[in-house]
Amino acid sequence: MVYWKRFQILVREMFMGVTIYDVAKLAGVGIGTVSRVLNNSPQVSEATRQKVLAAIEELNYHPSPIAKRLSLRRTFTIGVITPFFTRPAFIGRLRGVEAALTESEYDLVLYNVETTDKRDACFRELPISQRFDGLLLIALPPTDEDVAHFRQAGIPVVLVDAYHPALSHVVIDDVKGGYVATKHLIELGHARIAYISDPLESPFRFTSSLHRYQGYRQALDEAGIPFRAEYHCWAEHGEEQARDMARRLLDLDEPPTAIFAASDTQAIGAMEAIRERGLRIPQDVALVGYDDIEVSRYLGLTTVRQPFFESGVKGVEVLLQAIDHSPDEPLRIELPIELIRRRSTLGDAVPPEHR
Amino acid sequence: MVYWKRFQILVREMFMGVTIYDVAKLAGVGIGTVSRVLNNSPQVSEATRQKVLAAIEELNYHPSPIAKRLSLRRTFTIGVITPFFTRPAFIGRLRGVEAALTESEYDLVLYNVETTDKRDACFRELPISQRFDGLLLIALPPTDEDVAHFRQAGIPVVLVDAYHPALSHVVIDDVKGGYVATKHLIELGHARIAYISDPLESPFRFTSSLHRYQGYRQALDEAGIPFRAEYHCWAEHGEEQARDMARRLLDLDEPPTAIFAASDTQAIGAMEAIRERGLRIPQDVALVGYDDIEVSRYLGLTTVRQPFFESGVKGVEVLLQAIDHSPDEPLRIELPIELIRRRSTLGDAVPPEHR
DNA sequence: CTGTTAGCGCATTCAC
DNA sequence: GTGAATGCGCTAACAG
Repeated sequence: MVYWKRFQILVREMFMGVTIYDVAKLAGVGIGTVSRVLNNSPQVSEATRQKVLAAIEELNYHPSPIAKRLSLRRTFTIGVITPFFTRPAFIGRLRGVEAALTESEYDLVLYNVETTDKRDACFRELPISQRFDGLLLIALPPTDEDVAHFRQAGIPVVLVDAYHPALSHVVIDDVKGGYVATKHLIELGHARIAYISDPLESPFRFTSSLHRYQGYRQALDEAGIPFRAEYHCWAEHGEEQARDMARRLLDLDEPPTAIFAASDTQAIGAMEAIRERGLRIPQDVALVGYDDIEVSRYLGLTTVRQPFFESGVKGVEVLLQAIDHSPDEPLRIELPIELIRRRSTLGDAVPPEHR
Repeated sequence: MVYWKRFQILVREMFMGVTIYDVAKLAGVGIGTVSRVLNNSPQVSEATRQKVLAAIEELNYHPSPIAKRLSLRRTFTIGVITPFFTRPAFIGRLRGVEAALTESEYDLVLYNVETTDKRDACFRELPISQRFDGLLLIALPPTDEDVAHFRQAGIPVVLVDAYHPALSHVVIDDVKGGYVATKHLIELGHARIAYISDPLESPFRFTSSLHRYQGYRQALDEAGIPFRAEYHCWAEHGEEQARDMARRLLDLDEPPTAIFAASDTQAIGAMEAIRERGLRIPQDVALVGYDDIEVSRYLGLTTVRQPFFESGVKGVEVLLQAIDHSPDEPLRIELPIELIRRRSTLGDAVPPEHR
């Protein structure tokens, strides 16, 4: 009798998957009970729980997430949209997102956006695709129109390193970051301080270059140092472009004695240009970057550290929370930044904690 | 009459999602027909197709992928497992994977593995999790035991930049790559050629360092140059570690006149060490890397280019194909590599096509 | 060509 | 406590 039942199930197991029905049959219970032990429902006797567990074990049963999702009407997956994930800043955040999601029962499906067209397509289609319980946008500020679309789709959206008044967001204070970096140079006695960055406005609506610029201006103003337009350069993101900008700066009649770069990648480009001129860092030109990517410590680059990994983690936390019960007010999480003093501004006088 | 129907549906639309039933009702057809137009079945008259399309439009209907997946018993998602996705080589492949998958109807769910524990957990759980139609492993060779587990789970697995006899794989010829790089240096007249790399064996079972080493040895042998154990250094992956290795090499009584690094990242570390000694590249020490990452062109680094993006694309193609009908024999796709000659070996004699 | 029916595998009411 | 029935939204096979 028992053997026949097992045989029956065995045959099925080989061709089809083994389902909750098979487990129920083997354990001699109803599928409801099996479902209960699966979900750790307290209202099931220890005896039957063991029977069911044994059956699950014997059949090597694994519940179908798809069926669960349909039944619960939740996808248990979140979509993550990130631009240019070759760049350390985005990768760093993505690492945090991945790590946080691995801890949860949610799947992470990834979209890499390298054109505004693809971004717009993602913004348009993903929210209404019924595939996600929530969306995480990295460094991609949506327009009001986009946000309206999200609302209509009824899907929680959380921003990391981007801002919109109507959406929860995890950010750092870039104005402050720019201020701190510039102030540091001023305190070292520099007055001819250049700023190199991405274009202040771009089709992607990245805001970091602009905000850091504002901080830069603010520090200058505060110190009574007049802003010189020729000290502000911008170009497409990249080491090479930054090197060219730095070259132009160094070719000025009155070249800067310090350069603040809006990213470490760009600072490294500037570093190349400075060295190629035979100039010394920091004696001839001091250098401050932004981000504190992995190589920066090794290169001795003074920089403004921002917590990439943590921002990804936080973003996920906020999103999962919003999925469970959407907050009345959008949340704002501001993560701390920190000036890391290294050789590129201090020479050998680097404080021990930043070595 | 019609208004009542629409009102009814409208109410439902606001609280529940709108389903295929709503569309069918509005269009005055059966759900089968709706399903047919959804899937572009040819056997539906143009007239009714238009009616259905209109209803879909009016209701702003979007089919539920979850329901489709359950019905079809396919998840339409593939799992991608990659180690250390902060490294350019893996990111590059991932970009290709993402791009290829965006073109398809498949979702990409991502796993980043930075410990062997997580790798093993992924290998163990993901195949039987019922969440994927296929698995793509990047640079992570499974054991025979792992493969047996994959087979039992009945899930197609494709390897990118890794090898197992029983699995389809997309690879390059690393032995040849190591050979070509070394040969290039030999042809330039070098006899004291060092090789720096990751450890030849690691818990992740990465094979590239080993294979490139074999090619290095082969080129040496072929030229009758005796192998010198002190010219072979290895350390954990990283720019910094590579710099240290290069320093040790340059400190040798008879330092090498050329260094072949198993990755561009490591070559850049070596570059630092060479410059810091006041030595010139390539006059004093010639340098060859591997990968051709983005900055390499800009740094003038001679290197062995491998097609990262394409390997990701190919991997996806092979996997999707395997999902449709698993091949009798595992496929082997070998992508071409190319020596890119730049200033780090040729000085100013760089061929125009590699500038 | 098209409507109806029966699953897909699970969670969740309800009765018992 | 537990089993049976119902629904999640869709596809596919079967009639008509």
